[in-house]
Amino acid sequence: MTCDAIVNAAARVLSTEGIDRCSTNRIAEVAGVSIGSVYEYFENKQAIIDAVALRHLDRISSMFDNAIVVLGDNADLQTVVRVLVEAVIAAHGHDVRLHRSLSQEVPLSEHVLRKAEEFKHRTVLSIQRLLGDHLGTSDLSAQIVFDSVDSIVHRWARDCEHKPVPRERLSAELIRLLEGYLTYR
Amino acid sequence: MTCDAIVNAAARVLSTEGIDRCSTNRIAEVAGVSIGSVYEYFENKQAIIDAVALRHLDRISSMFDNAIVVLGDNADLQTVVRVLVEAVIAAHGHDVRLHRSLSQEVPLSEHVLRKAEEFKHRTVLSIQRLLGDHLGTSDLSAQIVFDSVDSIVHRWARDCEHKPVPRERLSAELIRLLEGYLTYR
Amino acid sequence: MTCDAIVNAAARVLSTEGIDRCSTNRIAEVAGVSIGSVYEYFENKQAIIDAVALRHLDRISSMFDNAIVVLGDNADLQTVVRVLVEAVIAAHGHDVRLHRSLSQEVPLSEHVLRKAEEFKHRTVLSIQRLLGDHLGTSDLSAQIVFDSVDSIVHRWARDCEHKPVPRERLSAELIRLLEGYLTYR
Amino acid sequence: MTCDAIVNAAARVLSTEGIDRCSTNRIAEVAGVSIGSVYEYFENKQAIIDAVALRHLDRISSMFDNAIVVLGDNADLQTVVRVLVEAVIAAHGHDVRLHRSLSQEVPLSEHVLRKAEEFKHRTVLSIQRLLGDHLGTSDLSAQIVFDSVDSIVHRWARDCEHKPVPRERLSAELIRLLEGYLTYR
DNA sequence: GATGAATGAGCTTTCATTCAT
DNA sequence: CATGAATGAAAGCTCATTCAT
Repeated sequence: MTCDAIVNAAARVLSTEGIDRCSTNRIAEVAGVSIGSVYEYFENKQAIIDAVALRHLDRISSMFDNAIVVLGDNADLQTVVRVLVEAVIAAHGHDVRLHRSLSQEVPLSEHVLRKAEEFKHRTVLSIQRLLGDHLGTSDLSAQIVFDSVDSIVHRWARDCEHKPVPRERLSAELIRLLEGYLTYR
Repeated sequence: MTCDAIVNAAARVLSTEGIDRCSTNRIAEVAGVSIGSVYEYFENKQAIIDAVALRHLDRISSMFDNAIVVLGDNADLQTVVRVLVEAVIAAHGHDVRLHRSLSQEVPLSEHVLRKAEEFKHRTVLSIQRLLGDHLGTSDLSAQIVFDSVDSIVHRWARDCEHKPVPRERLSAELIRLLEGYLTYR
Repeated sequence: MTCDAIVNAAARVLSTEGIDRCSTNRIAEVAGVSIGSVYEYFENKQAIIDAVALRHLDRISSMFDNAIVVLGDNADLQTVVRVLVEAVIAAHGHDVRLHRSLSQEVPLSEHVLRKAEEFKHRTVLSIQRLLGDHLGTSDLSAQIVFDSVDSIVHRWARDCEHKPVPRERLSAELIRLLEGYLTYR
Repeated sequence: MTCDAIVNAAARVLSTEGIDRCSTNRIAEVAGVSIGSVYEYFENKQAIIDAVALRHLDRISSMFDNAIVVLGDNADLQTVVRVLVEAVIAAHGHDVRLHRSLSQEVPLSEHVLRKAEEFKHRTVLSIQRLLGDHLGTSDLSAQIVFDSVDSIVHRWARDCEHKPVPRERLSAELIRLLEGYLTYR
């Protein structure tokens, strides 16, 4: 309860006020608990930030896992690409401001970065399995598939407030990008 | 002179010690001037960071402009794509650690972000001019061209210390990505 | 039972971890009771420390009393001096680390200091009775007898880890000191 | 100036309010400077305490050195003993409350303890030189001479507020103690 | 312009103590 | 009696900024 309130508060402060205003005292205040309680549940400030990041990563991770499970084993290229693009967009849409803060201004600890790396690795492996026939022999191709979509969506999410590009157009264009890449030559 | 020394020092500290150690006093120390002098030339710390970021952006910007000038008006798709990819890789290679610090840990002010936006807009316009025939009617395509390459190279530069992927393989794969995208359908 | 467990725990933490680590929560943890229980039995932290100190004083005190009882009324100077020196050394040897902590880093309350003063006063009176013939008229002599031995042994106990002087040599030298003092002129 | 003010303030707070109230903020307040200035001159709190202790040690040390220089090389036992006892009493009289605080409640760093050890060692060597003929072969004797006087005077200084023993009587008794020790057998 | 001693708001963290259960 | 989550005052310390020289 209290523990969740603290993580929620930290996520909220990070999203809405940025890391500079995200002091332990502010977190406690927003969580509606005393600063002492914060340190009952977390060893230090970094541990709070890590908890926020891990929870966010978990949510994104399970969105992906679901999408991939839904695809099953025999989906055709078009379907795979579409589902993949939609999953990435959905994942970024989940909590845009928090996502931005976590990926741009917050210093994450090794532990969290490793977890994120593991997530990406798992996802790249899934892509390899799903698109194996269409990829070159190199494992770089699957990475390019993941990174191109992920990073473009990331920028779209970052900028979508002052430069609103409709989600459907983005989706269509990314699908074209991947289909082109995967069928070229 | 003094002003340049300060910006140089800030860039160096940011690159080598990270934003956490980049205090105004440390900047002054590395620049070999007094903290008082720092405030003669810059209104506050943010102004120094902004100056570093703007200078970095200018350098990258002119690297691009040169590449585009070199291309001239009648280059074929293959050439445009290759030059573009190489230019992006070269730009990120210019000062990797500073680039990483500026794009990951440093909070940039609105003013700088707008300048970066302007640079991107100019570049997208150039891409539109160079690749007009191969793009759809929408300006989104040119953005995708730019963002896919830029953001993948960005990640490559970020991760290249512990996961070294040879520059040539990256380049080849990105060229395939763009050629596929631009020739699909 | 619980009360004893708390005092034991406090003594142990004080001896082995020092006053800096001797928080009430740590005491409760080592005692195997909740922090709430600690405050059922003791009004505040100082009261715990005082209990530890008083128990230690009691033990030392009874070691002395025993030694003096053993001496009886008709012991000669040599015997009295020898027994006294041995008693002081034994007392300091009882729980060296706790003794050191209590006498060097722990702030004791008035109440405990008064008790310690009373113990010293009783001991000085015993010395006066035992050595009456060899002392001047002043009670200062008995105090010098006590303090010289007690404080030198105290330093010996404090330093004996890095500068080990054999117990026998210390004892012999202190006996010489007292015999010289008591037979001079 | 500011640096001295800080050390003075720390010494005063330590003497009059004890280590528990001797926070860095209190030191700054008493010194009449801001907390920031304290950290301009001292790396951390321990460094301030150390500076206080070292200054105190220096003063005591030079009082001793003077006394020993005054004695010259050919002083007889009576003179040496008298001057020694007076020097110890004078040293402890210098700043009783600070002395008490430094020796009882303040945790001193290794560096300071080593300096204090060096001072004691130098003094014991001087005693050996001055009293060589009257001491046994062991170096323990010179230490006993020093420690007995030093520690008894230390207690006298500690207690002299509520149990005032005249300085002359203490001096006379200590002289008897040393003369007895040094002439016995 | 240049200096750098001085400032003080605000940070992270600890720990003696309380009180509803 | 026992519990332990919760408290919050206060600690040590940092650093962007100022201003008298």
